[in-house]
Amino acid sequence: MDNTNILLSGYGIRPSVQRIAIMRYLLKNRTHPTADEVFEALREQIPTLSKTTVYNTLKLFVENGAAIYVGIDEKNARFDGYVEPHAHFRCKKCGTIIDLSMNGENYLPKEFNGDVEETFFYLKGICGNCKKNH
Amino acid sequence: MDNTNILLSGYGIRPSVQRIAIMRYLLKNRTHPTADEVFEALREQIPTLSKTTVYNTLKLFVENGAAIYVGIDEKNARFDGYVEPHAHFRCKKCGTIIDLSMNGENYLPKEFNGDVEETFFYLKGICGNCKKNH
DNA sequence: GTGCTTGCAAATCGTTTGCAATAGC
DNA sequence: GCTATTGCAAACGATTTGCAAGCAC
Repeated sequence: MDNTNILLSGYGIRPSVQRIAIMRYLLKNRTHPTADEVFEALREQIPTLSKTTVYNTLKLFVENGAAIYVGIDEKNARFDGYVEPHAHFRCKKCGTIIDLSMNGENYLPKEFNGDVEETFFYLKGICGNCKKNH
Repeated sequence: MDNTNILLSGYGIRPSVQRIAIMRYLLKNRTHPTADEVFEALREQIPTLSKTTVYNTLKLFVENGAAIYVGIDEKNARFDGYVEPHAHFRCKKCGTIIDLSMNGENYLPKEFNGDVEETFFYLKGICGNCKKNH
């Protein structure tokens, strides 16, 4: 009924109870959670879970391309299980982080002669919802 | 011979010995330094300078638009005295951060109905120099 | 002399590390 | 059994905060 273990294996990551639960959480909750948020959400379902494991696992996911590191929040690292290239918008009022289907790689200046391996596109402002309910 | 004090005043920042020295450093050294790097560079010229002042001042600059916060380095906050909209590329090999004349605001999807106030465009990879001397 | 600025020391807090206990083949 | 994984406690390190002393107009 759930193929998260297969997904992890596909990224070269050995599935474990903890790893599956964390990846499942990322995939079901597209809220770009912090490590702490993941930990708090899963500790009920896995009482022995430690924050260290959450940190290590999220790092492992990012290193293997199974998750994306979202550096839009200066205070905490955030994570995204949706790994297709896209941009992030963070509302300065409500803090919500929204995915934007946008990719900046195409807009590199011609004179740039390096190799781009990763692109991070962050935008900040006021989201449509906060504008409406201001 | 130097109008840094006028520049700061223009941003609504009262000039002081420390503030002028820090802004001058940012403008002369386009290396996107960390607060610590600024501190180390200036402590000789201002022996009483404290790291707290450097942190507070850089924060003040960013809040008033006199400098840009560069979040491309997950370990440290970096700062840029060049405030025109532009992107940053960080070489994974040598760590150098390069300015790129690029602005992502034009590439927003039409269905996005929020107000974008700030744009951060970060790229990582291998710079032309490291490619050449690999 | 009043208010802003500085700087020291201590606190904060997200994240990492060392290492022993545990689980999975 | 051997290796990888987990989790506790401690360490770490960048940044912030409290507050007293100093400076400027």
